[in-house]
Amino acid sequence: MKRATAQNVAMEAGVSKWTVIRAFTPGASITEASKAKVLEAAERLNYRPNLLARSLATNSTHQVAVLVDDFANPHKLPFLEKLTASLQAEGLVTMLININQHYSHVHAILNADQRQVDAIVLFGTAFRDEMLTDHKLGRGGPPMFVLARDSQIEGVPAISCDAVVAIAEIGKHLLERGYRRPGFMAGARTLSTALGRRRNFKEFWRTTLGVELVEMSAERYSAEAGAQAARDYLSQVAPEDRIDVLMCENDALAFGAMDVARSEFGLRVPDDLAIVGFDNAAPAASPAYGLTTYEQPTDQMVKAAIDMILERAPRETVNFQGKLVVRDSA
Amino acid sequence: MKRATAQNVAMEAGVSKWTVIRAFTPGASITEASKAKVLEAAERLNYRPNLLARSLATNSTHQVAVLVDDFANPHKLPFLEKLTASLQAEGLVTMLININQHYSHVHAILNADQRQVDAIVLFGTAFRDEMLTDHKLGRGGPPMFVLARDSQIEGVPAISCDAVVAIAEIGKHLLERGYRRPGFMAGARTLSTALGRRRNFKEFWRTTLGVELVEMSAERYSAEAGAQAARDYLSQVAPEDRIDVLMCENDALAFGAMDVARSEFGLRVPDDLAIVGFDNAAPAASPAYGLTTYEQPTDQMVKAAIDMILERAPRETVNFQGKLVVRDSA
DNA sequence: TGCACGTTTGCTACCGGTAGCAAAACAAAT
DNA sequence: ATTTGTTTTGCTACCGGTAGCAAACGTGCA
Repeated sequence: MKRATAQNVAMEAGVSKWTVIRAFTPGASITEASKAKVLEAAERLNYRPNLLARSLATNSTHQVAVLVDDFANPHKLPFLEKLTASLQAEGLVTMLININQHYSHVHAILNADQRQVDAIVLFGTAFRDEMLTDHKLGRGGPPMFVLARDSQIEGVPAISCDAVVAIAEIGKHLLERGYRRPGFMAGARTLSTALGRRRNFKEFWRTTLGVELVEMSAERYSAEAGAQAARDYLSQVAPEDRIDVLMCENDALAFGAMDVARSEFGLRVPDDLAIVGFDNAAPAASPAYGLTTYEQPTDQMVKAAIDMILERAPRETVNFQGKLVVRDSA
Repeated sequence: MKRATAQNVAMEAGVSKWTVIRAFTPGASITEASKAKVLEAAERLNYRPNLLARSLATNSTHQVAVLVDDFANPHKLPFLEKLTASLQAEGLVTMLININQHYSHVHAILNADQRQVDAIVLFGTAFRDEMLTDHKLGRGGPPMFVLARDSQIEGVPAISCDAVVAIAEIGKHLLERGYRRPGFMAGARTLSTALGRRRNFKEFWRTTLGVELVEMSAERYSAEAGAQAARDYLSQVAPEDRIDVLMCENDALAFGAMDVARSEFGLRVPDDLAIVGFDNAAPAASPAYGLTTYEQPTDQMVKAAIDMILERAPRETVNFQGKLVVRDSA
């Protein structure tokens, strides 16, 4: 059975289809009598307006594409929850797009564009800047935003957590606690630079103590990759030459590193090796980890993103300040 | 600048708009010459076909709504990743809908329906069955499916992991390890019955040993709720009367319970209290937890769901068998 | 040269709404 | 009863495509 249209309801109620439409348009000019008549007929035929047709006519879909390529990060889930909830509160719907080897950014952006989304949010994804040249959506394309990392792309504002302030705060804390031989574990290279955490952390130690940062890299942003990177480092460096604190680019890496340090090398955290993460993902709070980490102001970031999407705020890069969460690991 | 339409390209190329459409329709009847001419003009005007208009005309959007209300479960993220990736591989796009206090199932289903989605997937959500009576989308509404829990709803098939087999396998393992005083921690009540884990676990102990299950309930499916429930139980029951193994309805609960048992009550896991989870979420594999748990066959489930959506498989409830993952906790 | 046939192109009608103008209906004022 | 003003209703045109028929075109063969 095909679904009923305004036209069907109109015949059933004995009015024109425009009167039917008006019955479903809040604030439209229609008498109570006709409205009741129409609504009753609509009820009988089980009519629901077709939003696709409306979108075509009004040139606005109330859909926002959210591109994610980083599902290994446990922090994504609560962030996504907030983002979708807030979008929905504004009457917007989320088109979740999974970026991976089989589905590139270019592909995703093109598809989202053709579906006429109102905006595209690049959510902490590892896209590279040449994408800009590829995505010549110039003419009438949807506005794009980068969430939770910075953006080098002209015309694509970023909504992120201020890395300079964050790293300064973390560094100050570590300095006070007496750590002197810092290490840094980065995740995937492309994203890494966009987060700016390593750069700032390196700079911090150089300017304060004149100390050179020990750097290591994980393959991806996952606990397994973090574990492997930590294993590589710890097995190659003599105990007396080891760093005394390891800052990980995000919590997922930190969990893996901590697991390896404790269970494979018998190190006590923080006494033998202190560890710091970033994101304050759920397990960080667990006594099993007690990870000292940095919490991004997700509420503010989500709100800012939505304000930009709805043009309630100027579409320009903004940075928010998060807060250090001190636990046992450092 | 408004975006170019087929009409614009037609004028630019000196043909009719239908020829333009044909140039963009694989396998359409068009000469190489016209096609080249059209594609060139399209390139110049930066034309991309409007999928909204196409969807309206063809009556199919290639969009699938996925309703999630359980963002606290870390297992959701990798599952969502697979689901979205597989949908995309079939040319389908995911509309992610967050069900919460401010956005009900009824609301979500109605909205998805009006957006003419091709299918609605209730993904492990805690909806109640009276929803059925509310959602009289009978006439032309999209097909609905329940993923990762069972369905009592007439006409809404479920794709899930066989709870009977799973619980039997877990029970057998626990029996062999010598546990005799079992406990079970359930999460939110509505969802709980739909998973069937508690019922089957209870039944298992009753029939094998004639033992009554000790039951406890968490408020939600989160580590915090699991921690609280465990705290309540452990502080109320004398050590000698305690259960010797706790099966938690999912891993999130198990993490919380394990944290509390170890850090607040000084219990050794599994010696003083064994713990079993369900889902094999990422942290379960970490040495920090080493949680014995049960892994759902997510690949098969996702594939089955998609086959049903695309009508490549009959739309009827199916159950798949998962596998027990034995680690240190039990 | 004429005819039949297959391919290419253009056309009308349609998908289910929205926008905004014009006609019709109603109410109040003279 | 007539005029004026306001509300309600119906209308045409349009959003940007698709479906499928009909005309135009080209080609092979008698």
